[in-house]
Amino acid sequence: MEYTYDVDLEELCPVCGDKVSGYHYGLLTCESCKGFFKRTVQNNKRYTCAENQDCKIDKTQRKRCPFCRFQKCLNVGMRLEAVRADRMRGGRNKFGPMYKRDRAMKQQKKALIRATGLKIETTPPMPSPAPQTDYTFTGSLPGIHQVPKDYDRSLYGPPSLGLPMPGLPTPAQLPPQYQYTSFPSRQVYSGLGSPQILGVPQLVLEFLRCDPDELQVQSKIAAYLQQEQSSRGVKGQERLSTFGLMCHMADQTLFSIVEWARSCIFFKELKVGDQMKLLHNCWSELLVLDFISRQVQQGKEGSVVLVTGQEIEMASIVSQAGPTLTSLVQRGQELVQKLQTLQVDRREIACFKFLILFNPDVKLLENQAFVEGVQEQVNGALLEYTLCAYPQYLDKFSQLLLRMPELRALSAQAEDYLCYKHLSGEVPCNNLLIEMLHAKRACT
DNA sequence: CTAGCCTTGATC
DNA sequence: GATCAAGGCTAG
Repeated sequence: MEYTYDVDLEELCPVCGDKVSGYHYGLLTCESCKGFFKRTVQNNKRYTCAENQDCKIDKTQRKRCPFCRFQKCLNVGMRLEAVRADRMRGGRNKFGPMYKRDRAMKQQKKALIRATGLKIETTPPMPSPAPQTDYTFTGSLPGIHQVPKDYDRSLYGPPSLGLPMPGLPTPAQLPPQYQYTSFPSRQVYSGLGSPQILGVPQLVLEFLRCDPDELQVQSKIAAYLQQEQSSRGVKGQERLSTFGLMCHMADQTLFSIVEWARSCIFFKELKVGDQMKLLHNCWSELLVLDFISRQVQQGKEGSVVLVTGQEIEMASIVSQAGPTLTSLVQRGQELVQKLQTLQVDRREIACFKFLILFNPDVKLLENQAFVEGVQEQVNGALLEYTLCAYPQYLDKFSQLLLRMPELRALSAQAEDYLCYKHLSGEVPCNNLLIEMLHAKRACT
């Protein structure tokens, strides 16, 4: 299982698998895909696919279908905005710090491999959750305007929040997460006259703003685990087992979830007592959703991605974990599949978190009405968003809501598993997970 | 049109 | 002055 060659794997272009030549338009790609992306965007090229828009793109076949190649460029996270509208040469753009951060993350992951002995994810950190938040959404929220010198035209359209956009077409070639970028010569894609944020309700934008930076959480937890392992070495304690590591990982994730809740809109208005009750009720659901959404957004076939960015092969889970855990993970993967089929996006997941947190069924709340009100508002915002963003897909909202009970059942099963593991003494102590488990069992 | 190599220039 | 991601050039 010891992979010493994953350094090589990291040097592969996420679009075609060719050798990476550096950071280009947001991520590490090969020279040819860099050139292809540039030509396509600069010349505003439109391609069509002769097949079913799902052509395999690899080094030998990449020339075959430019449509699917460009689609893949966007899917892996190449940035339209990084192609300069003015064609200015040289210099640096605003992605510089992001590249630097990405390099640092990669270093840290390598260190983490050494510390924990787990293989590490080879894909770049997602069609970047952080930069999207940084440059696209908060950048257009009123009052938060930091306009970079050479991108003032192309990046920031006039804010048009709260305006319902009638019947927006979903551009065939542009996945939803890219509808919000506004490269001037790409407007053909959205068919709109001016760059703007399309039909995303204010509330949904606010939820996204509350979302923690995935990379920050990732590096924080990775650093914690690394430290935990190395300090055990010093103290002469036994190093953590894989299960022990997972407990610590889940525990730290839970900390970040609590931190998220405490700082986010609506929740911070509540009294501490109500906050506790809500969290005690839904911590496991939020934890499971966190895991599930990571798989939906960056998971690969046949493996799961952890909060640290590490990757575990399904095969090794099946062979090493017990039957209960295996079936739990498999059920999780089924839900992931359903959500992927539904094309659930970040904004919808952000809403989901609020729907879970503000559960009106929680008893003995001081401010029951407030919680009910929030639940209702979030429902409304999610409905509005799905209708606007996916007009071709009218029952997306109800399809999404149907996944909620499945998530609940899954988290209940996970709690039972944890409880069982705890009773057999396998869960490390001083664990927030266990504390939550007790709190919940005590009140039900 | 492709893709390898070249030039440029802001940032460190 | 070194770096390195932008854009440019041009054989194939």
